[in-house]
Amino acid sequence: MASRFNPLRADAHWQKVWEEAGTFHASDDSNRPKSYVLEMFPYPSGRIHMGHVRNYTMGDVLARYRRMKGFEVLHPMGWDAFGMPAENAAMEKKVHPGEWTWANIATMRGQLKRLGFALDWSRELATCDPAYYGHEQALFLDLFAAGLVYRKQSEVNWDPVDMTVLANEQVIEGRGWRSGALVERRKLNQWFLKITDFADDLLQGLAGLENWPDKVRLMQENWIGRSQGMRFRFRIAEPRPGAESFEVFTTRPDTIFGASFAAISPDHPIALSLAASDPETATFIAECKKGGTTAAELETQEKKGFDTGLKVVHPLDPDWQLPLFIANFVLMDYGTGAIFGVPGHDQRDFEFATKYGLPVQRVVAASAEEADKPIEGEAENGDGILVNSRFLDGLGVEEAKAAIIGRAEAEGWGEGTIVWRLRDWGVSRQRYWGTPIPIIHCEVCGAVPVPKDQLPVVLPEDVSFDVPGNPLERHPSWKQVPCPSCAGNARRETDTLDTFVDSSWYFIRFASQPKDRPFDKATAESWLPVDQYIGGVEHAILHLLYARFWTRALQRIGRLDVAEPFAGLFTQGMVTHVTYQDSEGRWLTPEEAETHDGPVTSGRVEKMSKSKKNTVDPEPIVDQYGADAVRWFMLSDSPPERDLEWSEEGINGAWRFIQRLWRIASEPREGSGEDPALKRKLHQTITSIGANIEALAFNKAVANVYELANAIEKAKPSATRSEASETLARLVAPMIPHVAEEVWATSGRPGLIADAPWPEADPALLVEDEVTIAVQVNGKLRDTLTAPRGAGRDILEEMALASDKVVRALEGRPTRKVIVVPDRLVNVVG
RNA sequence: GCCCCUGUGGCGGAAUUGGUAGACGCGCUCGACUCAAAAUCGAGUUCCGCAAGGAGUGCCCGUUCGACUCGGGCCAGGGGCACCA
Repeated sequence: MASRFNPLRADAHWQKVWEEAGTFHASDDSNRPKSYVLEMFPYPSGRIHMGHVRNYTMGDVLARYRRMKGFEVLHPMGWDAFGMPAENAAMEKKVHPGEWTWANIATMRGQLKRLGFALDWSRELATCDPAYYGHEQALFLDLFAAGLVYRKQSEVNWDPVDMTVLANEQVIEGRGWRSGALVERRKLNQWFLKITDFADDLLQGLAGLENWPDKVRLMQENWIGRSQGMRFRFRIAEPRPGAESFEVFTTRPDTIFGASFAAISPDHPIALSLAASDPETATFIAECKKGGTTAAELETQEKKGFDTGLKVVHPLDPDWQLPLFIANFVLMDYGTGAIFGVPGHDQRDFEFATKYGLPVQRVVAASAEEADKPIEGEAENGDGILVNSRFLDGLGVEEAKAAIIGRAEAEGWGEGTIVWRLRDWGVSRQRYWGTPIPIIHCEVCGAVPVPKDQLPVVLPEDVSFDVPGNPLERHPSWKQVPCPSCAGNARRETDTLDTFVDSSWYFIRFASQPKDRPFDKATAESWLPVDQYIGGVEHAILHLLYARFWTRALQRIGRLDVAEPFAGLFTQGMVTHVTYQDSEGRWLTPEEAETHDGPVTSGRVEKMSKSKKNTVDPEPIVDQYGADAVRWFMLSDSPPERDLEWSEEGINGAWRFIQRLWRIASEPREGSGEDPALKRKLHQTITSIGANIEALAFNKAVANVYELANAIEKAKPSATRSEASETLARLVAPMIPHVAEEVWATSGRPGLIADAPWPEADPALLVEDEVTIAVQVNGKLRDTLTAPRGAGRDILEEMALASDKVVRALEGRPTRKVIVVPDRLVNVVG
């Protein structure tokens, strides 16, 4: 028997054995209970990084554990393969995005396989494969037919040099991140998915997602942003064509008597109508358009208003008129694109009123006596009672809201309503490397869906990236097609779908992948929802919200009877590493830091990133230490939801443990007889490791393993000790499967440990028969004593009072009270 | 500005319902083995103190026989949202 575990040999050997035996193939028609474990699929950027390793190791432990517990486990892997980096590579390296992507997939697949993950590779998919995106096009058309897809003008960040739309994240200080050109706001025709139709469902559904982190549920709740309020109509005092009346939305209808102005968005139809005949108005609106749409820019932008000269009539007093402004801070796509301003009780309105000399009227006060107290410095948005508000005077804020809504509805000039922050999902991208939108624009028939029998609409291969802009747009022939409906002149849609569409249903395709349709309803439903989904918190809103929407949309059109795609969600922390900088602030790699002449400062521990030069490539680490050591390190110490700091000591420690485990588990089985203490420890550990894996508390499971290993090493040879060593191998098998298989095989056990059942714990052995009782005096620990489990209160009290240390601590005071918690402690109060 | 989370040794972190704070790992110290090193094994390691003992879970206050855990108020760090009417 080898004295050292050789991971290089063992890893390759067992990986081959699992693959040849099809150990991790998930069977659709198994009669075992099903469990679907999924980690967020990677973008094939080039190489696997430590974040992937941590993510996939966690999922793998759970998948292997569930198999051992008797589940039929679906644990698939694929590639989120469309996206911009491929196009950037095409421009920089003159390779086709497809070629670049498929090469990366091959590399990364090989790297993942070397880590020994229990994946069903027969279900592997890549979103850039027409065999995948063709089905996505079919689903898109189903949603289109159901009225859940539409096209409208929308404002975007436009890079005039690269001639493309930029995401907000790609606009840096008002300039395109690649071209450096000043970004313009431009209106383009874009395709949208009606996610807002599901706003209420998506919000309500969060309540049922008990196995999601509260944090993520809260983030989604805020993102969906439900606001309850009132909508009502303002009449313009001297109307003119195109400017007669408009609706406003407010969450504070109670403050309606504090209004001192009304304002509309520069994009509001009335603003546009006024601009058509008034150059000054037009100039103001044009000014508002300057600059990007990023959060940072909006923040620094000055609040500006333009007095239209028009007046609106207060709905509750025909003689009361308010000035109408066009204001740059009123958004067209929230609420109704128009507001009324209450400077006394809204900070932004307060600033606006101060700037333009508008009245500030108090309508809410702490008490009726404070009705005339001026509002100074800032708006008061707290609770109170209504003042200076005619028939609302004396009411509380909530009562007043109800009263005013009731009156508006009775009189027909307004109504209670709910407004959402969530906007429809714009999915058009002016890019090549994405799923073509399967629509044909006909001069006569308009937007016509590509007939299903003509799917997939495949990306042309012969494209060039020498010129900026969308290669599909300037391809000589690809877009020229006859209209499917009238056979007249038509052209293909040249926009492609947002890559988040690709990831909105891949988990369904994993569960069922027929050739002729996106998925089989019954088969997909037999696996879904995903029992445990694991990934980074950076997807807390976008991907997870889109996938929830897509699933509900499919449910609405009758394709899949699942409302929530992910029953359990876990968001894991990042892998971090120390950073190094030289005296001029340049980032250094750890190797450079060691050999650098001159001062080197060791910086903060940060997320591994190329720019900070603190990445650690997993592959050489696996070469040196083996897959199990890397996996063990990924699971040890840090709670999985927190960041894990990569360190040389850490991986060394993991390596040492793998070797130590090998020695313990593979040593000759000798000795006979029972070791009751060890037996009890073994059975307790079986339970706690199982519970901790189930709860994804891997760091605690690892600690349990160490405790048992320590106990085995300290124990004298016995039959129990031999049994414990053997069981230990099964307990670590989900975490470090290669060394576990090796132990299993060398100890002559038949079959694979991966197929072995999880050990059963004997409930009788889970409790101690002797317990240590803490003895306190006035809540301070003074002594401990050992008593049989279940000893009576009187006995424990008597034992405690007999303790020398207790007597001393009492210093002669009489005992006033004795609290006894059976099997736990005695507290003497004196 | 609004919302949320976190704060425990030199470090990562444990601690059912309030019931022996510091499990487990890393690091460090001493010792064994060795010509030596690595590896391995043994002992120790919250702080102050020779000890007896005392203090101690970011800070202050409270509830309780008893608080890392519950309540109130601060401080620090991190995250999300943000002209949202």
